[in-house]
Amino acid sequence: MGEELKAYLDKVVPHDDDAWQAMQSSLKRRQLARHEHFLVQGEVCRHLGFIAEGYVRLYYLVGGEEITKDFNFENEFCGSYASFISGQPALFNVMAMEPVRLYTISRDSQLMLFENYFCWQKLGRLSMERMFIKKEQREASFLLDSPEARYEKLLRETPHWVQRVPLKYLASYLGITPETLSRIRNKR
Amino acid sequence: MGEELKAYLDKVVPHDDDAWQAMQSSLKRRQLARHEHFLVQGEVCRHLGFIAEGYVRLYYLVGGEEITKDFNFENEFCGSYASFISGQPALFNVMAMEPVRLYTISRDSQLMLFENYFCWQKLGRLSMERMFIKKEQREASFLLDSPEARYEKLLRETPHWVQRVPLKYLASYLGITPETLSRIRNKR
DNA sequence: CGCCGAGTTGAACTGAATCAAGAAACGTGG
DNA sequence: CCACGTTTCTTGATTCAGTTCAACTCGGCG
Repeated sequence: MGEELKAYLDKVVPHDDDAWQAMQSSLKRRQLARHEHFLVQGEVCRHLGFIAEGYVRLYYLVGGEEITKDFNFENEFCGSYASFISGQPALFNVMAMEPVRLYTISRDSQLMLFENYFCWQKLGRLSMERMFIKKEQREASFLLDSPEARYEKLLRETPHWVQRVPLKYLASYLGITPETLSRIRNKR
Repeated sequence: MGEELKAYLDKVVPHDDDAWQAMQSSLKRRQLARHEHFLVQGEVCRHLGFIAEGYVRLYYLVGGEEITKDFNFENEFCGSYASFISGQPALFNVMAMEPVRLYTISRDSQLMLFENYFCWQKLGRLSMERMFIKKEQREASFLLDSPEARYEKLLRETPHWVQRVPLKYLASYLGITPETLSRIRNKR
């Protein structure tokens, strides 16, 4: 079990069989139907998911309106780190956009792995470093780029998003309306 | 040496004398004059700074225009993590806004500490988790809040910024022009 | 004193939002 | 597997928040 995760971890940090055993035995399989929630805002995020198949959308629900914050695809983790780490209620929702197959791990298990296995502690740091850099790039995009430039970055850097995600969610992710994104696309 | 850093670290993660010794011996003192650069974009960020006194401004320089990305004050680290971690050139500048007194640590020293001291590896993870959450909040602010709401959050959450930072840099940080921020203020 | 950068204020402009209506795509049940 | 109804996407007209440009004030500092 957890073949996809193992393949991923092998690339990130060296670990021996013992460490992998411990990791593997804390994993649970889970399946989500299309449009099923992995996390609902207000809940505490007690499990992180590693996506083996399908993808999820992360969105804030504010005043009846959904504002898309992020997407997570195959070989990525999903959930609310802020909530997972702090134990505070999550501020956004995580919903399966397609049927999703994933592995989950609880915060308790994660902390146990961190405390007992140097390689997993290190993995925790490395993962956070990567995610931080991603968020920093997104910050830069909001500060420096026009909506049009942001869309073009999307085309260049994550073309699979543009293929698989309905336009209205991409628009929301870019911080613009579907109408504006539609017009940007038809200009090319 | 490094009293301020020690006081800070004591609150974040338990560590014994040996670990602290190793940390302390990798630190260098440094002083920056007002308006002196700690990091210039295009350079690789080879040292992280821990600010004991004063504050710095982080800004992108694009087409002759300065766009402020962040500020770091006393008891915070400064530099470009993305560059520090990856060894790639930094995409922004770090400039002292007041005379700054700080401690610096090299990437090599940091990696050595991470590999040899469990507590510092853990500190690395914990720091990154915090910084990630901060960036996530800033992302949320761009997605969900109007410029006016963003300014009010600033007033509430980091009032010392509003006190110490010239308005034009705050405006840039919020992603608006000084004129707009001036008008927002005069409405209250 | 007079200069200079920071902040303010006003007027015109503009890019994106909003509102509205029509076309296309999708998935659901018969 | 088709037909219908709902959602998604497009297109156009209007509105509006924030930018731009320009002029003026203020306070610090040579």
